[in-house]
Amino acid sequence: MATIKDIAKLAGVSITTVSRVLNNHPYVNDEKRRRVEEIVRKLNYRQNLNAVHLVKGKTMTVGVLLPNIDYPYFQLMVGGVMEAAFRHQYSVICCPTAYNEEEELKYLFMLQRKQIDGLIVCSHANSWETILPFQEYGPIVACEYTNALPCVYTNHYAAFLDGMRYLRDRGHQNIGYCTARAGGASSGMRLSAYRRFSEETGMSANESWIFPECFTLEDGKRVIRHLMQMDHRPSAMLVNGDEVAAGMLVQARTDGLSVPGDLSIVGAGNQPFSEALELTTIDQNIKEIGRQSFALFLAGEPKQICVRHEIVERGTVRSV
Amino acid sequence: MATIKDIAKLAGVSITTVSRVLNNHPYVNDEKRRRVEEIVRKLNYRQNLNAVHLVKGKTMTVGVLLPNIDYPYFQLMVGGVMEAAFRHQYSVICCPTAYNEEEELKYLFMLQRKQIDGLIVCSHANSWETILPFQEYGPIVACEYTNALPCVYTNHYAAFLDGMRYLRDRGHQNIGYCTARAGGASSGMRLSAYRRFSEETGMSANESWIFPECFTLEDGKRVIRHLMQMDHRPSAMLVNGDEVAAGMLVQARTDGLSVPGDLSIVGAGNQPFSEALELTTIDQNIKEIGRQSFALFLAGEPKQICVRHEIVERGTVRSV
DNA sequence: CTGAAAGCGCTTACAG
DNA sequence: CTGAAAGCGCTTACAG
Repeated sequence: MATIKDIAKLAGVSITTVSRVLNNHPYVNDEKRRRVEEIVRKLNYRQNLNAVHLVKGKTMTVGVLLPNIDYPYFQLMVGGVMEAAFRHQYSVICCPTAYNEEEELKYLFMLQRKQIDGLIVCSHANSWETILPFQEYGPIVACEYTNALPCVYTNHYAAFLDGMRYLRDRGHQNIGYCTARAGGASSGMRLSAYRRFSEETGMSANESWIFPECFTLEDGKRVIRHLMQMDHRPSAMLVNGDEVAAGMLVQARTDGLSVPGDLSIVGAGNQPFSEALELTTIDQNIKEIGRQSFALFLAGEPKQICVRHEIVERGTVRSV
Repeated sequence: MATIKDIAKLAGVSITTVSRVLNNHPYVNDEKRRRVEEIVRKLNYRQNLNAVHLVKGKTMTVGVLLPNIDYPYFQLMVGGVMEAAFRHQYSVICCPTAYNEEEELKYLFMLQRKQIDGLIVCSHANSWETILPFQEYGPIVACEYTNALPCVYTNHYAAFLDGMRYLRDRGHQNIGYCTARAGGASSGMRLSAYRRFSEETGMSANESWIFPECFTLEDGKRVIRHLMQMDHRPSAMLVNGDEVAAGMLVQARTDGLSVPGDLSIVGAGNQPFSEALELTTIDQNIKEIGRQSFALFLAGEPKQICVRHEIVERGTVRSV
């Protein structure tokens, strides 16, 4: 493959001059510029980006750290990052970890090793403590709340409380919920919101109505199956993701449990398909979180941005 | 940041030796190896990948060319590519084109410029003619049928015919269909399959029942609205994507059109949410296409692999 | 087992 | 406006 040297030789100029015309620098004699451009075209020459990256010390690439691209939550988020990155001529490299700490570390090393200029953390397996030091090598922005890092987040606590209030305003006194990783940040917030709300309103909190480890449609089915075996069931569930809620809908149909007749459901995420399911859900503007987190990476500002949420009313909640 | 030189100096060896221990090459004196390893640890040193990539001429990264990550079809496909790439220590970089030819060319240039080792083409805006020459710079594999390139594909023609047969076996004589880009490869196949099937079976083909440019939920709604205004409607529709079918379901509900009572619908893609929708659909194993296309990239073999499809029966088709 | 040296393909002060 | 030269940080024959 042709290199800058070949071009220089053929055009009868120095490689410096070739580099100048390649990078649209000023101070190049028109005649020489034309000659270089012609050779470049004729040889169909293009710079080796690895050389450019090496000498410039950056790659115009960001990594997006996530457990898995199969979850709709992360699909929306990555979509937002990609949209924003694209607008700014950045490439995005997906970094699936399966929540494996070692795999995740490899991606942090990619930052240190200058394969990526920065990292957008949609979700993480390692503690912030082990992640933070890598900021030395490039901006890291989180897509969940933390005061240690620039972040764009949805307020899980407030959203959960809003959901509880929404259900209670419609007469529900027995409310359960689903959540994702038992140890995750959002699960903790949901639990404290749940307790606080119960205390304040005198609503009966029942921690056997809490279902952790909910990620997929299958998990939603499991929740319903479990619910069916209970003597005392909640009349409404706050669900951490629309895909989980979708699974609940499926199994409820199978088991003859009417939604919202016997059970009201509020999902989260407002996925595109949720409209078709007539699912009432809390829209957290996930894609916007992705967009703004890229903007934060680009700006390099140490901001914490809370993205608003809102309840989208459809057909899976009834007043009792 | 520490470089290999720093390590060499501190360890009192040559950079060659450092490189050897870094890359686990044999023939290094144990004592020196230990010394180097210790310095590396102490300085928290890690290689600059851009230098490694430059000298090795490869990056262990593949690009995935697609219009947009927001379409569930491509989400599944990318998920498959990522899963396979991950297993082989490859990174994947997403290349959204919005079907813009120039943007797409930029990604082809990325291959030429050695930022990626190969390219997996989920869908493309430029003609194969303009894409093919870039094979010179690295393997390109297509996720649709073409004899000019290694490819992993779903047989749209056969799948469409199967769908038609499925509907006809259930008594449908008036069948319409949705398709994506009017000029796209799959649209062409569907049209010829449609015509052939009509001829062979004597079924009344009606080309006003063909709806091109269907990509999203909204497009599905549009189709139903259009259908509602027709005097003579099809009794069944073959739809190119489950998200479009989902939109049809929504609008049908709004317009009081019963599915499958008044209209039978067969989707495509078997998206996770389709189960919740009770949508009958043609499962094309899209994720598997992604997986296998990465395998083909890796193997560098000029194969054409057809991935099988199957009809998943659920609740949106009735016999008439 | 080890190291000096060339080379990967660029960019960018610096001096003219 | 232009070019020789140093440098980015590695790997890898080659000679010992």
